Amino acid sequence: MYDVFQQYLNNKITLTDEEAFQIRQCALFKKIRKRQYLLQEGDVWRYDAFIARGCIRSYSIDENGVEHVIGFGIENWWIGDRESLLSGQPSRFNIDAVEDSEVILFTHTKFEELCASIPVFGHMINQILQRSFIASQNRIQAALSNTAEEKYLAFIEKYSAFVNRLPLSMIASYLGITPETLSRIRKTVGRK
Amino acid sequence: MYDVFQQYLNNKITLTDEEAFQIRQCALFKKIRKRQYLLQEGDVWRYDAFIARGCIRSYSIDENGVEHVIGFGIENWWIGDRESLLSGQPSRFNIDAVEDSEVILFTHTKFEELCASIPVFGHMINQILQRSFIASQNRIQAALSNTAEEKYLAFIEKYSAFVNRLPLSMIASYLGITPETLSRIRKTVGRK
DNA sequence: CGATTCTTTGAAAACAGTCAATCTGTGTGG
DNA sequence: CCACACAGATTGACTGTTTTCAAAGAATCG
Repeated sequence: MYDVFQQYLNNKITLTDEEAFQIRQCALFKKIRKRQYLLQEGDVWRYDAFIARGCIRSYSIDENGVEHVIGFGIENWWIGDRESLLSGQPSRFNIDAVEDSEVILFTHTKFEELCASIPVFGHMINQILQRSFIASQNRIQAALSNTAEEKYLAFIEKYSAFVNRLPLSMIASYLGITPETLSRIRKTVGRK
Repeated sequence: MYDVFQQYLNNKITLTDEEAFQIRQCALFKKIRKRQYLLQEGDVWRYDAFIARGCIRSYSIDENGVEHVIGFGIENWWIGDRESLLSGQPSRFNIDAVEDSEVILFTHTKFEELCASIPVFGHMINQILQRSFIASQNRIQAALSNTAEEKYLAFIEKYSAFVNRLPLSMIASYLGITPETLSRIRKTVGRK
């Protein structure tokens, strides 16, 4: 399970054996089954988490009990709730497994030590954070500018790697539309 | 003009005189008049920018020529296009002044040198980035979960410091609704 | 004061949401 | 292995909201 992460690191940065070992020492391994929670609303999130296998989603639940998918992640993605992590406050989000998954957890304090003591690692993490920020800016921009159909097309384009691993209802939720509307969009798009 | 920024720094971190001087040496000053561009679509954004005075917005223009406001900033906020900054690609966004404004610019390469050579400064900037990310996640969440009226109420709550400095049409654009709809929402809200 | 921009209002059309029923595919237990 | 149950997806009819277009009414700036 760790080899996926090791491979990920190798592709991005160069570490001495000692550094690689240091990082590995901090890793915690967790397998979660489909529908199992990694984080439940009200709990505090204390980790930096890397997905080694599987597919995971984060979402909120509104006052009417409706789920709203904030994001998805698969192999080689990071996932978590930075707000809870930084503030120490209970999370407003849920994170659970779309399919059986394997996750590598780093407790945040240890993770920060790693970032500080291995600059190249810290720099990599910082890059990821910046890209996440850019991605969420772009999502806001797309949500404002595009019609439901355009958003759907952009979604299957961008997430082509794993659209077929997601139930349509979750995609609808991610796009901010109902499953019925998505179904109708797919019907008209299919005709083209 | 710089004193606003100096004050901002003093509130957040402690610097030696030498460090404060170093930072100041990198600052570029720019005054922009209402409606004047700080960044225009197609140009590359190369700065980290601090708003010393005024009110600024960033927005995109879709294929129908409709503007979509991505964000606002006032005194003591940072503004820019991180995507263009990091990728070196032409920006898809416009940034212009909602009212006459004063901006302090740091060319990004110099800014990174400052972050590296003055760790406490780099750390502060990193914190800001993290909070920006959290804020944009929350905006996505709000956009998915809330009705137009709820989003408007949340907006005037959150941006109470400067809602009255913004034309309603820009607020509507930020919320992803038409000015007409916002006008009607305000009418019903006003009755309560 | 006149011109421009912003905001409001009205009516009709387009769009997405709701509710309920049906269809499909998957997985479980007999 | 089959039958049944269940969750997910589709479809139809209806409702409600938002947009669009057009026009009139404020507000602001030179």
